[in-house]
Formats: sequence, structure tokens, C-alpha cells
Amino acid sequence: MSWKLPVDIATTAVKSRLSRLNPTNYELCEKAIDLMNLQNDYGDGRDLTIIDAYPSMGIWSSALNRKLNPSKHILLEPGRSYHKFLESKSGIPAGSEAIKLVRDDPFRWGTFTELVSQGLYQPTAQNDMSKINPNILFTANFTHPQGEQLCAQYLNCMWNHSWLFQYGRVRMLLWVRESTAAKMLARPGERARSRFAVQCDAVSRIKPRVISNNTSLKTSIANLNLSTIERFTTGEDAGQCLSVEDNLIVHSEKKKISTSTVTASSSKTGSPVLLQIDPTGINVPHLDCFEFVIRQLFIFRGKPLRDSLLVLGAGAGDWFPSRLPADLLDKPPKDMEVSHFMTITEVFAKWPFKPEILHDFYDEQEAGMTAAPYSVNIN
Amino acid sequence: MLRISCNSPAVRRAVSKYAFFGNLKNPIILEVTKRWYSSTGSAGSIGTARAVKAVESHTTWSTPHDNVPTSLFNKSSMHFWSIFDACLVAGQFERAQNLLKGFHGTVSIDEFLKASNLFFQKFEESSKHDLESIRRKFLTLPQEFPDLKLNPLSYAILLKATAQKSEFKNEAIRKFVSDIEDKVAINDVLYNIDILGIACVKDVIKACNLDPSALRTEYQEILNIETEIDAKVIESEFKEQETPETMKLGEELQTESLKKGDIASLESVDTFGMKTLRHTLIGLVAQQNPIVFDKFIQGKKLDKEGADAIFISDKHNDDDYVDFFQISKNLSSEQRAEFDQVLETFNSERQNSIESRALYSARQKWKNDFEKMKAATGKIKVDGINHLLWEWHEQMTPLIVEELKKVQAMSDANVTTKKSMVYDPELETRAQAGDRFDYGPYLTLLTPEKLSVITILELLKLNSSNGASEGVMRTAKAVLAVGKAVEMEYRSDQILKDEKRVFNGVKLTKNSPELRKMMTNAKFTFRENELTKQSASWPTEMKAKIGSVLISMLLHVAKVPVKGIDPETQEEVQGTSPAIYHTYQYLAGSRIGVLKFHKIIAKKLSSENMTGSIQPHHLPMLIKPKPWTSWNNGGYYMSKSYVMRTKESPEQQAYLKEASKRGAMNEVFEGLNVLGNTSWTINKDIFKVVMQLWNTGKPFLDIPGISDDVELPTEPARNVDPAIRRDWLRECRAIVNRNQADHSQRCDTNYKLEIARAFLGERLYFPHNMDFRGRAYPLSPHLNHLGSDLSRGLLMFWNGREVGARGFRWLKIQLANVFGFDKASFNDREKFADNHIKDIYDSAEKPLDGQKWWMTADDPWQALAVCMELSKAYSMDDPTKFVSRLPIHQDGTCNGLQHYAALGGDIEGANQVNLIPSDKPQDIYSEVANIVRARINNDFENGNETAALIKDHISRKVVKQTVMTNVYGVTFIGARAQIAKQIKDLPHIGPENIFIVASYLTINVFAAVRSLFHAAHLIQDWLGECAKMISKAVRIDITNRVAKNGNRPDFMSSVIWTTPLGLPIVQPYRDFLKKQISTNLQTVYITDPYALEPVKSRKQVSAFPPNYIHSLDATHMLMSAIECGKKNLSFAAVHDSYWTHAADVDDMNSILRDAFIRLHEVDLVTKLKTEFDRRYEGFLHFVTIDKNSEPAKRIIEHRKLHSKQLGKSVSVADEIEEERRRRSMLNSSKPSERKLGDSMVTSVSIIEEYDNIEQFYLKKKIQKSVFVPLKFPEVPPKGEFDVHLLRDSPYFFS
DNA sequence: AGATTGTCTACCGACAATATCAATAGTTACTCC
DNA sequence: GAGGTAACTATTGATATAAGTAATAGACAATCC
Repeated sequence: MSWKLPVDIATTAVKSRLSRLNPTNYELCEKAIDLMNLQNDYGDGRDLTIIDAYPSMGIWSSALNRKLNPSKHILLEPGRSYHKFLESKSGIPAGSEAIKLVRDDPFRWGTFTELVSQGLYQPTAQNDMSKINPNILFTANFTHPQGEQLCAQYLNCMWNHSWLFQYGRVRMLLWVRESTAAKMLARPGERARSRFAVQCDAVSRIKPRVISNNTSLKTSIANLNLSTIERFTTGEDAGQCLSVEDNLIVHSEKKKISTSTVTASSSKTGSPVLLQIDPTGINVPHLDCFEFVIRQLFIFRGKPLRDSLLVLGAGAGDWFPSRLPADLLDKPPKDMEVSHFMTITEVFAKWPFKPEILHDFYDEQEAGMTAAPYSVNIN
Repeated sequence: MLRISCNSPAVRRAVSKYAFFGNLKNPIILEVTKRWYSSTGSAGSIGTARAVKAVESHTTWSTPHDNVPTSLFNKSSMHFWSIFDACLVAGQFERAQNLLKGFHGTVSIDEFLKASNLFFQKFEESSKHDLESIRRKFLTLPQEFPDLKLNPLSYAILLKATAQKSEFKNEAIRKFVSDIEDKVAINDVLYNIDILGIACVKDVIKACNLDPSALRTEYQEILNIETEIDAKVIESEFKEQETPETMKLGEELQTESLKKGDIASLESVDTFGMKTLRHTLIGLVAQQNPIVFDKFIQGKKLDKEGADAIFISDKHNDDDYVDFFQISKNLSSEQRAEFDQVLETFNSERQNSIESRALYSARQKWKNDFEKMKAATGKIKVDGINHLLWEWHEQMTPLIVEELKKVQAMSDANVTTKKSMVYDPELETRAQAGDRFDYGPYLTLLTPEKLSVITILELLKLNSSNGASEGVMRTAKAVLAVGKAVEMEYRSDQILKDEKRVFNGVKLTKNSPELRKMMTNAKFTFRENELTKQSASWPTEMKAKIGSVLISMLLHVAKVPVKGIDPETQEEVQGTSPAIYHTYQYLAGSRIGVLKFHKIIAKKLSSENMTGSIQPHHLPMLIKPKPWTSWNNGGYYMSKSYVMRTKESPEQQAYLKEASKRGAMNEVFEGLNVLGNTSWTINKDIFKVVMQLWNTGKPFLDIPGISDDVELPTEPARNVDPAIRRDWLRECRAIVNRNQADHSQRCDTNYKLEIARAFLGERLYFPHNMDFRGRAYPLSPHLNHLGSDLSRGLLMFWNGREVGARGFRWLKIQLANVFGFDKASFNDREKFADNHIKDIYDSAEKPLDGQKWWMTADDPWQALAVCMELSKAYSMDDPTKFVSRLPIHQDGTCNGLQHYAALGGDIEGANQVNLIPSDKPQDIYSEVANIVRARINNDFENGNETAALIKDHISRKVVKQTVMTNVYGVTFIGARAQIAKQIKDLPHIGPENIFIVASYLTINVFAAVRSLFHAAHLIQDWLGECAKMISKAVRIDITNRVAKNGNRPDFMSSVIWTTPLGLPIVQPYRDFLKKQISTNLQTVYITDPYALEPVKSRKQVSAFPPNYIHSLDATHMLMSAIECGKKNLSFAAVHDSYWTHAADVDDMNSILRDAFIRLHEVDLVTKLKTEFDRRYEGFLHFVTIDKNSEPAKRIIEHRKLHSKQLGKSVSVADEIEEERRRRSMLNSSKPSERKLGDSMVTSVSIIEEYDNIEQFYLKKKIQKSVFVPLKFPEVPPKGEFDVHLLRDSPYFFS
């Protein structure tokens, strides 16, 4: 009951308003899956459920399906124009219970709770926390404009052990824009080092598995840092990642395909990158504080901590300097490791005058307007 | 073939005929003196190129036809004037001279002379320079700039120096006069009294034995007073408007006097005004009412004048202050007239004092409280925050002094470039030092004390402004507000200084009120002098820098005592925390800098006594506002006020200034003056009730209670479903939001009440100015009659009028109106009051302990006020003899639609909005609801399921907002949101259906409104269409700047029109050019107002119809105001709600009807079209036509050809250039060239060959962008409605 | 140059994102002819 | 002493930031081949 390649996508124009970058190179997909050695973690797929968000035409999905042979493969695809590729008539074996197309938008949290409540699958919490959750694999195409937001939110869930991560260390395989990947992968000291990357580092191991090696476009911060590419191509992590021309990731013959679906790299956001994100299952202590600390500190990402302490709250200048090592105080946040932030968080948590509300409730839209002098007098 | 150049004299005459219509003066501002196309110079590319360059060097407005000068709005010149002025006043003459050098050559010689004279003047005034060095300067400067020719003003400055600084004055003067004889006439020199000062002029007259009658006439009067007085010099009591010593720069002085405490200065000073007033009152009152008199004699706090009297006294008991209102009220009418006049004189000095000394009094108040607190040791609880403010102020001042020393050092070192700034790299960065070079001169313009007080006051005020959450405000806003406040204060100082220059040494010798009045008037005249009155406003970025320097100092020192737990010992410790700190917040991924008040401070600000924290130019006035005489002259006396709120749009300012200069706005000024001359007082009875409620700290009516700590719902566990957490977060946000809204409302109310308290028993006035459409607003923001129900309830007219029978009826109708019972006939409304007599008594007598019927009203406070009046009236034997002070409102019913109906002559529409007489008011909202209901029932019968859901829930309320906003051009989406909000709580419509139902309902409401106001919509559409054309049109007399977008030109023309009263209106909607400016605290992102960017076409279009209508309703209001002023009615207005005494309502009603008729007797729309035709004549309109149409094909061909000629692809600029060449040939004087022009082909000439090019217009798909000559659509046909009918329509305004 | 993608959606009173880094423009200092 | 260049700084421009979005329709501006 394997899933064949969809109908000849090269001849089918797909009209879509969701501007995703869809990997269309089936062979590449298979290669990537082999590289990740997924079979190792999921065995014969008998106990595996794949939750597949935004599969589009299902090229990547079919490769995954073929390779892992999951007992359930749930496709969450709200884009109507894609449905014709994902319905039984197109390559998917008719009557297959294993492959289920759900037309809800994975953007809504409700979509996932409904999967459970409607009995599409019954997740159980994982026992052996030393491994990746063998029963659930989450994959998604987050190359559309809201994709990065979803990445960030799911990562947040990882911190909170909510959403799928309440079941344990659920792996995520995400196709994201290169600009997103660059943010997530940046290491201390790199230009793109961001709050986002620290968050990733804190709770997961994250690796790019397919990247584009089109170095001619690698000037912007939106693209993967050259050193990152090197790291995964020729450097320390060589061989862990496929580095190909971007037209090999999407489809080489884009002329025949409607541009909106299969656009290759745009200079702004880059070509699609496949990320493998393995949660470490760690519980970050003082989560509220940690979130606050990194959010605030990254405002002055380039200034030595010593000079930007005030963003942590009024009077921070009196509390921290004596309680933190001098070399840490001299580091700017962009050069810090997760452990550094942890140290700062520790001290912050003990601070008696730390700001009371750590969440950012600032919201302009609805503020004011109540004291309107000549308010609308409704009667 | 259509020819554009219909610029014939005949047309011009036809146009100018419209300059007057009806009996209304209507100067259209534009005056075309030249043919526009020849204004760019000769034809041919070379000439054009040169012209283009000249044009680009300064701003151009929307159109060349209006002859509105641009030169003053040149950015670099603005910057020059502001920094030049600052340097001079700061005494940095080296740098100023350096600036002057740079200025030379970049401007006209006149402008340069002005600058040089300013230089001379300040140089002369500086104590640093002796006569010799001044003389030298007068020699060397003209040497350095040979084209600089001194004028009489220059000599006046030198003369003044000579007179003042010579040892043998008379001889020196005589010598000087004879020396300059051949260069300039001495009378011309003496003409500059504003420079010389009265004393000096007299010296000269005496020394040279001149004939004073040859001098400037308006000065004769004041000179005469003096001459008279000089004979018998006695001691003058006139108090110098001296800056109090403690406000002077210099730390020795400051610490010294601060330490010893100024209590003494607060003690009573029996001033002249006081004496007069007392005298008068003794005279008046002795025979009349001994009780009032006694009270007055014992009046404890009146002995301090002006600002001190207003602010320092806590008017908590009746005995704490003198109740002028009570006094006046109890006098007989002749006595009252006399008293009122004396009060005016008395108050004029107090007003002066308020405006010039308010900062000082605020500071005194803080200090008093501080010392009171210190005296009461042991008592930990201290009310208010004033003692804290005092501490901040005390600590901040030395920091400013420190900073000023650095600036002084810079000046001493004669640093003239930023590069040469010296700084200590240990302490600050190069950038900081560089910033000091920029802001330094400005900072020295005020004393450190003032700067510190301003900073504190501004921040406090900002906290109550909208959008500030609990103690949170945006840094950018704060920084600019402080900068602006500093500038304002500087201007006030300058005004004082100018006044002092003129009156220096002049002593009043006789204490007659008349004399003093003359003196006061003279001072108003001379307050502005030729040199300083045009001073350019400070650049925004400078304001930001100044503000940030000051705020960062305050952040540094402002502390608040807190209790905390020591982390080590776990003991409770007393400590201090920063009172304000700077941080950042995120808004949708964008970082926003904010300043946060410490919680303790924030709470105090929302609840406690704020006396002493209000800026003077935020207060009502004690005397009649200075009448408006020009765009920047009127309103407050000491602080500069502007007649229009111009949104920093230079084009608006330019038009306004020009109109003001041409005297086109005198009627507008007159109307505003009427509004300003209406005298008010605080309704003490209401105030007492409010205070009783307020002091509980509990919520009442619309006022939220003092918020305790925000209670947020408990945070759900982290690992719950994200949706739950999201909901929680949302809820928190909502709570925080509500809280912050409550907070600012409470702060705002606090301000209002403090002002009301301060003005208890006073007579007060609201100076008014306008928004850019001409609608009038009081200048004082907190407490005014435009404000909330509470504000309105607190105010009443100072003068009383016996109501009479009709007035009594109007008083009752007013009650029904404020209860929302305003849809009924007058008789029914009157009955409403009669039926509630019991309630009225109960409410009036026991507002808080009775049935509280008044609280059920729509406008409870105003209702209570009416109840109180009515109960007094009812309890009189003859209620018609009751003297009422309550403003009675007459509101236009859907005023916007009234104007539309009148414009369109739409009978049906006119009927709906009460333009046509009827025995019962029409209620348009109900009518719309009815139509909608009918439509929906019909659908329901045809089986529409959505209709079934909503059919029984269509109320007036559901449709009201949409009908109202329809006039403002609400879109379908917006209207649907409104309706969704209205129906979202209907239980039987599930949340999932709200959207569908709302959409369905909206469609029907729109349809109903359209059907009811068909004609109105035709006009609305026509206005929109015109606006669209204008904002999509290009001028061809100048080269358009290179568009960002290659295939679309930048559209630079905004919609401009003139109201029937002659007010030019310029829509300000353009892209802004925003820049990041680095300041001490953070960078701020601010707009550069002097960059004229392309218009926001969309906004221009959507805002024009409502703006036009509003400009008409503003006109109507001003016309009515003028008439009411002539008839001596007390008149106030809230846009389309006109107020007067009950007794005068009938008069006002007839006046406002007449005004409306006069306004609409003329075909305003046609007139507008004529104005547009004229103003935008010759423009090209950018449209898209069908690509496959014949003209499109021909144009494509032509472009190919053109492209070949150019050797590159044709840009829009090229195309415009080509057309310009053709037109200049067509208008050439040489027949040969004209012939050439006739035969020339451009893409526009191709278009012109088609009579009806509109047929090819296309919005979709296969389109081609082309230029067509701008041609406004014909106005929609006017209907049969005769506007005169409304004279007899009782409910037109009701 | 034309299709596609993105934004915005009621007037006025009452506008407001900021830190950082790369690239460019502008200066000064210094060398060499 | 002129000219040129290296070295440096100031200015300008581009970009990331956070992290529920929410549905609908239609015009218009911006962007990307």
C-alpha cells in the first residue's frame, strides 16, 4: 500500500494563494530520509504516526511514507488546490486507512486536539525518554510567510512540553525558508545569532539536512551563513547534510509549473531548507525568567551585558554585577551560549526587585478610546 | 479635440465672479497672475533644465496656480533660523557669525539682512559687549558681506546701544543722529519702537528736539501717556514681570535661596490689582450685601495674585477662596457691569501671571508640600506626590547646571563646528559630545529650574494622555513632548523679553485703572517684535534631543521610597527605587521604547491631588482671549497659539499664512473670537457632588475606581494545550488594557477636577482654534465644554439670563434631551420634564442620597445640572423669572446628511433629516432600521435562512453607528465589524454565524442608506471622484521627481479648497519621510515634516467627502457664531451642537437657520468644481485604458517611436517632458512655434483627439497606463429642494 | 511592462519602532613626486 | 606644494525583532520578473 508519486505535477498548474516553496525533487527527498537514518528510530513503521502539515502536492510526504511506511499518515492540508493530489485517486491507494487527508488548517491548535478527539490517532506518552519518540513524527512545510511563526510557536511548545511534546521527544522535520533556518542555526558569535537560536539550542538538537549551496546568494543575513554551510558540507559536520543546487530541491522544470507553487529561491527568503529538530526533553528551569531574560537581552545584542543590564529592570545595575563573572559581563548576548543565559537567569530569578510582570502585554490596538469625549451614544 | 489651455480672460472673469456669492464674502485664495506654462521659463530643453534645478532646490506645493509662497518653508532655512536664534540668545556669537556666513548667498539679501539685524540686536543686548565693540561689529559685518546694506532697523539697534551705553547720552545721541542723517531718515529709525523701547525713543526725541507726531501712529497713544506722566513722577506699583530669582541660572544663587525657603514670598503682597478690586468692591458692596463683603475682606487666599492664587490655594472649603461668581451674582445689574469690568482688569494681571509664572508656582507648590511634610515628622502618610516632585526637581537642577557648564565651555572655546568639540572619552562618546553641539544652544535658553520643572510636568501630563497604560508611555512621545514644551516656554520668555525691551524703564505714575488698561493693551501690541515674531520652530530632531537629555537626567535622579525584602537577611528594608525607568516592549515584533513610572507613582497620579502639575497653556483663561488677528496671533497672551492645528504640514501652514496675510480669514477669526469671548464658570453644585463621589475612590458612572493591583487570572500550567494558554494571555491583555484605559481616564478626570477646583468661583474663557477643516476646538485640553458629560456638567455660563416662558420650556426640553428622550416632539419633551417633577426635585436635592434618577440619563451630569436648575425654577412663584446659566443645546440631526441633502437639493433626504418642516422630528436611524426590516422580512418570506436569524432583532441601535459612519465613508468591512459588535451578544445566533449574519445585515443597511440618501451619495461619489483625480494627477510645469516606481509617477497634489468664509483647506495626507534620530535614551523614529512627499491617494480620496462636509458645518457654525456675537448671545458650540442661554434659544435658532440658508443658497458643489477647474488646470490625469483600444494602440506606437529618439525606454517623466514641450510651443508668442506645437504628436495629444476618452477607461486585466488631461466630472444634478424651507422646520436643530 | 502579491478597510480632535551592521560618503593624515 | 591614497569616521540604508491569525471582498500599491 505504498504511495506512488502523484500525477505528473509537471503538467498540472496549481493555483494557490499560499506561497509555499514545495520540494519537488522526489529523489532528493528519499536521499535526505536515508541520510537521517530515520528507519533507525521508527523501525518498520508499525507504531508510527506521521503528522504531516501542509504537504502540498505530497512529494516529500510520499517519500516519507514510502521510506517509513507508517501505520498512520495524517495529512493536514487546508489548501483546496492541493487536495486533488492528496485524494485517493492520485497515487494514494484507494481505501487506505493509513493515509488520511484532513482539510483543516494546522495553524489552528484545535486541529490537533480534534485529531485526537475524533479518534484519528491515540497518542500515548513516551516511556523511555532517552530516545526520540518512536510513535509520532511531525513534519511540515513551513516555507510560507507564517511558517516561521509556526516554527517559533512549536518550539515554544517544546519548552512548555505542551502540544505534541506532551507525549515526549517528538521529532520534527521541517521544510523552512532559508532565512528561518539561518536564524535557528546560528551559533554564538555569528551575525545571525538570535533569541530564536538560543531557544532552539536550549531544548533541542537541530540540524539542517538539505540545504542549497547556491553561494552566489549567500550575502544576506537571510541566507545561511557561509560558515554554517561549510560546517555542514566540508567542516565538522560534513556528510550530515545534503547540499545541492536549489533548483534540485524544488523542481528544475518550473516553466511548466505555475510559478506560484514551485517558485525556487527568492533572494529575500532563500530556498527551502530541511531541518531536523530533535527535542532533548530538557526542562528549562525558571522558564518565565529565562524567556524574559533572553527577550530583553537580545534587544542590545551587540552591547556587553554590563552596559545593557538596565533592560532587565530598574535597578538591575545594582544587583547583577557583583553576582556574575566579569567575563560574562563583558560578553554581548550575541556571543553567549545557552549556559550563559542560564547563569544570568539564575541570578535574575533570585532578584527581589525583578519586574513583577514578565509577560509582554503591550497592545496598542485596543488601548484607550474609552474616555472618548463625544463617544457614540447608542440608543 | 479638447484643448486644455482654456486660460482665457473670459474664463478667469467667470471664475472670479464666484469669488463672491450671496452676501458672503468669499475670497478664493488662488489668484493666477501668469499663465502657468510660461512660468517655467522659455521653451527648449536648456531653459527647462535650468528651471527644473531652481524648482528642485525648494519645496513646491500641490499646484502652481495659487501663488502661495514656499520660501519660508524651506527646510534648511528653517533650521538656520532656529539654531541661529538659539545661538544668539545663548550668547554664542562666534558660532552665530559662522552660521551667518554660511547663510550668506543661499538666500535673498533681504532675508540675509533680517538675519544680520537679529545678530546685531542680540549682540547689542548682550552685556558682554560695550559700545565700542558693537560699533565695530556694525562696521565689520558689512565689510565682510559687501552686499549687506543696513536699514533703519539696523540703525535703530545701534542707536539704542548708543543711547544706553554712552556716558554722555544726549550728546552721543545727537552725534549719532547727525552721523546717520545722510544714510537714513531718523523718523524711519525711530519707527522701530519695538527695538528701541519707549524710554529710548523719548530720550532721542528729547535730545534732538524732534516732533513726536511724526512717529508711528499706533504708538502715539502710549507715548502720550508717558509724556503726561513724566511730569509728575511718582512711584510705580507696576510689578515687573521679572523671573523670580530662584529661577535664574547660577547655582550659588539657587542653592542659597532654596535653602532659606521662600515662604515669605508666598505671603500676601498687596498688589495694585488687588487694591483696585477691593476698592471697587467696597464701593459696590457696602450698600448692598455686607455678608459678601465680609467674606471678601476676610478672603484669605486672594492676596496672592495669578498663578499662585489659582494653584497654591487648595480650594477645599468655601472659605479658602473668594467666590467671584457669588459676588457678581449678588450684585445689581449696573453694579455687576462695573464689577465685571474691574474683575477683567484684575484678572488680566492674574492671567499674565498665570501664563508667565505657572512653572514657578508649580515649583513653589511642590516646595511647600515638601516642607509641610518635613515639618510633620513622624507622620509617615503624606498626601500627593508634590514633595517627591520637589526632591526630583532639587536633584535634577544641579545635573542640568552641570550640563550647561559643558555647553558654556563649548561656547567659551568658540567652537564653531561639531568636529572641534572637545570631550572626555572616559565619560562620554564622541557622538554625545556631537549632540551637545547641536542641542547645547537650545538648552541654555531657559534656566535649569525651568527645564527641570517642565520635564517633570510634561511627563506627568503624558501619563494621563491616551494610550498610556498604567504608568507607561512611549519614549518617543515623551521626548518630543518635553522638547516641545521647552520650546513653548522659550517662546513665552521671548514674548516677555520683547515686551520688556519696549517698556524698560517706563514707570506708570498714576494708578488709574484706565491707564493701566491702556498700558496692558499697549503691552499686548508690543509683545511681538519684527525680528523675533517669525522665529522658526525648532527642528523635530532637536526637540527630541533636548527632551531626551532632560528626561535621562530625570531618570537618573527621580527616586521613590519603597519597602523591600532584603534577599540575604529576609528583613524588610526601606530603600529607594527609580521612579521612572526606561525599557522596551514589543508590539507585533517591533520594538518600542517606553518609560515606566514606578507603580507607586502611577497610582498616585490617578488618584491624588495634582494641584501644581498643570501647564499654563493647558488652562482656561481668566480674561477674554486675545482676539485672533492673524494665523499666529491670538488665544493666549504669553504663549504662542496658532489658529489652526496643522499637523505639521508645511503646505497647510503656507496656505493658512497666505490667507491670513491677504486678510481672507477675518470672518473666521471673528467667529472664533465669539466662541472665545463666551464666559463660563464652574458649576459648584455639580462640582461638590462629583468630588463627593470622586473621593471615595470607587467607580461611579463612567469614571473607573482607583485600580488596585491588577488581578490577572491564574496562569495555566505550561504544558496545557497552547490554545488555553493563548486564551489566558488574551484575557490578561484585555485586563491590562482595560486597566490602562481606566488609569488614563482616572488621571484625566483628576486633571479636570483639579482645574475645576482651581477655577471655582472664577470667570473663565476658552480660547479656540480650529482643526484643518475649520472645526473649532478649545485650546485648553483637559476641561472644556467639548469634553465628556462630566466636563460639560461642571461648566455653565457666567452670565445669567432670565428664562422667560419660552426659555423655561427650553430648559425642560433640555432635560428630555440629556435623557435621550430627544426623538419626541417638543411638546412631548416638555411633558417629559413636567411628568418627572418629583424626580427632578429628588435628584436636585438629594443627588446622592435620593432616588438618583439623574444617573439614569444618557448624560447624567448634565442631567443633574438641569435638574438643579429646574428645581430652582419650579420652586419659584414664577418660574419664568428664573435666572438660568445653563447652556441649552440645539443639535443638528445627522448634520452631515443635512449638508448633503442641502447640497443635492434632495427632497427625500431633506425630509429625513428635518430640513423640511414637520410636527415631529424624523429619526433617520429608525427609518433606516424600518427599511432594513422590511427588506429582510421580504427575504425571509423567500426562504432566506440568514434573514430568519436576524429578522426580529433589527433595532435602531444596530444600524445607528453604521448610518452615522456612512457619512465618513465607512467601508463594507468596517460596517460589518460594527454590526457584528452589536449583534454578537444575541444568544440564538451562534458565534459561528455572527459573521454571516453581520455581512448580510450590512449589505441591507448599505442598500437602505443608499436608497434613502440617493442624492447624498451622488455627491459623495462626485467628491470622491474629484479627489481621486487630483491625487492621481501630475503637474507638467515642473519635472516630477524621479518616482520610486518606474512606471508610475509620484503624485504630488493634494486636494485643496476654500470654505465659503475664505479658509483655505489643504488635505495633509502624504507619505511621511521617517528617520531614526539618535538621542541620549534611545533612537527615536520621527517624521520629517518639511519633506513634501507624494500624497496618499487613498486617504485623500476617502477623507475628502467627510472633510468637505465638515468644512461646511464648520463654516455654518462660524457664521452662526458671528451672528450670535453681534446679538450678544452667549454662544458655544460642539461642531454641530450649538449652545446658548435658555432665554436665547429661539434667537439662536433663527440665526443658525438663516446662516444655513445663506450658506446653501449658493450652489456650493458647482462652485467647488469651478475652484478645482481653476486650481488644477492643465494637470494630467493618470489613468488606465483598454490596451486593445485604438488610442492605446496608437500610444504604444508613439512610445516606441519616442523611445527610439531617446535611445532608452520612455519613462513617465519623459512623457510629461514631451507634453510640456508641446504645450509651451502651443502657447508661444511666435506663430511658427505655435504651428509646430499644433502638429506635434505626444501621447496626450493622441488622447485629446478622442472626445470621450472615458469610454476606454478600464480597471482590470488588459490595461495600459496613459495620461489624459485632467477634467472633473460634471456635478450631479441638483434636486428641487428649496433650502429656505428649513427656516420653519422646528426640528432642523433641536 | 504586466501579472502577482500584499495591504487595508471611518473623518476629525490626537503621529511616531529601534538596535545593529554593512556600505557609502566624507575627512584627515600621510607619503611621494 | 599638489596630488593621491590609506585610514578613519560619520551618515545612510537594510534588516531583524515577536510569535496566534481569524473569518470575509475589493481596490490599490508594491514587487518581481
